[in-house]
Amino acid sequence: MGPMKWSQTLIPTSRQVPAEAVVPSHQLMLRAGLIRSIGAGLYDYLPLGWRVLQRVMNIVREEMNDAGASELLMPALIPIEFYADTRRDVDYGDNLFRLTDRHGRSAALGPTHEEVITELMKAYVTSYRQLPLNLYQIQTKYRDEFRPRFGVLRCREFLMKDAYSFHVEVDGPGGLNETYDRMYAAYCRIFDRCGLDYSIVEAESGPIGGSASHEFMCNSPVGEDTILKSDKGNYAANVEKCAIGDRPHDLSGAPTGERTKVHTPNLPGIEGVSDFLKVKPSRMLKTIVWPWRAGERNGWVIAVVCGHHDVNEAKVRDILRDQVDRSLTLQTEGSEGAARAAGFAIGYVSPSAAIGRSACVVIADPDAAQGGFWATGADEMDHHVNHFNWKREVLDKGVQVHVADIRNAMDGDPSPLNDGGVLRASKGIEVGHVFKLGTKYSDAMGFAVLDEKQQKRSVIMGCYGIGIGRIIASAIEMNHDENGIVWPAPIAPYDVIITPIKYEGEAREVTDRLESQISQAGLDVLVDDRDERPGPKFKDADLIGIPIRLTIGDKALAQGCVEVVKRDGSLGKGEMVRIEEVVSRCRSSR
RNA sequence: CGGGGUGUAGCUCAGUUUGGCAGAGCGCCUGGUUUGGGACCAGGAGGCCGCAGGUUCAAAUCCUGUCACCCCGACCA
Repeated sequence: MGPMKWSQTLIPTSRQVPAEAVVPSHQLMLRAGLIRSIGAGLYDYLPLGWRVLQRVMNIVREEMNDAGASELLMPALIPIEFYADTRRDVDYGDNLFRLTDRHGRSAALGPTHEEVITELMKAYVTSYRQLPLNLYQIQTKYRDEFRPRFGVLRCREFLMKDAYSFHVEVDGPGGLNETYDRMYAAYCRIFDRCGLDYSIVEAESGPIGGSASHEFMCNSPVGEDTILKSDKGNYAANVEKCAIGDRPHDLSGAPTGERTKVHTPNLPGIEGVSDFLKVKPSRMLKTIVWPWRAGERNGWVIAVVCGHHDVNEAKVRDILRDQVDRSLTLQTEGSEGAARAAGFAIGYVSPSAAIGRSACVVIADPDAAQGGFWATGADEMDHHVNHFNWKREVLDKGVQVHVADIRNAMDGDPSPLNDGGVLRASKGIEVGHVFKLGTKYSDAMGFAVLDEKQQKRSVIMGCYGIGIGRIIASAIEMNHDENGIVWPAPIAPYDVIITPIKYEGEAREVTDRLESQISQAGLDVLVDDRDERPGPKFKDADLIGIPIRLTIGDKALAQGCVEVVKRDGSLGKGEMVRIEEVVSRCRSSR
């Protein structure tokens, strides 16, 4: 991208940490003059920040193209009708940015482009001979986030690479799995090149739908996602998805005492009751109620976990479908109000609430399906009970209890591989996500092709996203020190910064000559030609994190040398290098 | 959307309790002295105190409304 003089561009560095920034990457991106906020979750990318973005995009393009994908560009502004068939205008909810034009037509600012690309494909692709195809774009995406935060990590407008692949088969040559694996490998190369330390975890596919997915999680304490990894190194998953290994359960244990009711006014939450009853949350049962539906039939699901655990809705949904009755679907919208209206004492529900109700499915997590002492709700407002006992209170009253893994995994839980591994929890920034979408979109939108037997076949899809801005923030999160950013070389805004102590005389001549030579060698070089004292120049060079700094001062020049300093500290305080060797040194240490 | 907080100079913030000349540091401009890790001296520019009403002789300060931003939670490909 050529050489540049500091005085001829805009790099507004700052000593002070802006008040609104709470995480290191956000603070440093502001201080180094990479970005500027113009509103909640909206950022200018200034010249330095834009250069980093372009470098990341180039890496993404190279790897995507190498993996056989073709770039295109779709609009960010999408007529709302595109979402009608897939119902995503509803399913995506308030996060979908909506607007109305002067004619009163509704549109959305695209959060992703499944519908748009499927429409495109439907228009031109009619034969299996045209498949497989893998198309991608790098485009601004929009989400009406309730709460943008952490700088570019969660904003309302952001750059994303999104790719979509189309297949007739799942397996075999040209099948979905082949492209999925290829994307998976390309993602590894992309994140490796960007200098990220990341974990690949199994993930829920979420509102986008689909059958299998992996997330690429940058390992960082500022991440908003919780991931669990087996200490055997053979399993990793997002907490939304993470299964838990086998745990013994026993519903037949003898009561520990008389079931005694206690008045617990205005204490619907576990913590309040725990304090009040002097019972640890781990000895309390938490009971959540949802309606289920199956055509015209409906009923209730009562999910029970220990007080210190969280119910995982997706797991309950899967258990209901796979182990109870395939036709049942969980209703989560407005479930609390519905349950209240049906007479459940929300906040004070116990497993006994199933007694006397038909079509009521009780599912207990193994850790909750135990004998011993339990405190739980009394199924009436403002009351709990001590000495709840599964056999006496539930089984003997004729209620069947399913025992299954229905809670979120926690640090210390057994690995689902049941190989003695223990799950360890950590935080991650989601920088990439690959999905097997299946035929969700193609079926909804009527996209099918004829196969060689003249049979109509639903097109099988995959989709693959990468957050460009998040890569940058993540790279900074894991590559900075007290002086500023330490860019991984491939995504640094410049490869070399030349810092003349004083930009005049011989120093100026040498600076200009090196600038030109280094540039011709294919490296991007920034010359700090400002009329500043050396201190601020050094501080700024450290802050913006250029990998190689050439300091040009009288001491070194007297020996025909300049000083080479590497931002990562690998050359210590610097090394004298003869002027004629500087270019090759820069090139080799890139 | 619930709870909490903040809006005053380009940036970070005092001043608001108890109404009475619009402040500091950093940055910026001019001149001078400096010049290898955020210099010093002197001078200077810069504000509709978020916005709109109200109370008052007088409002950054009190009252009402409103907008924006930040934090915690909820939410989230």
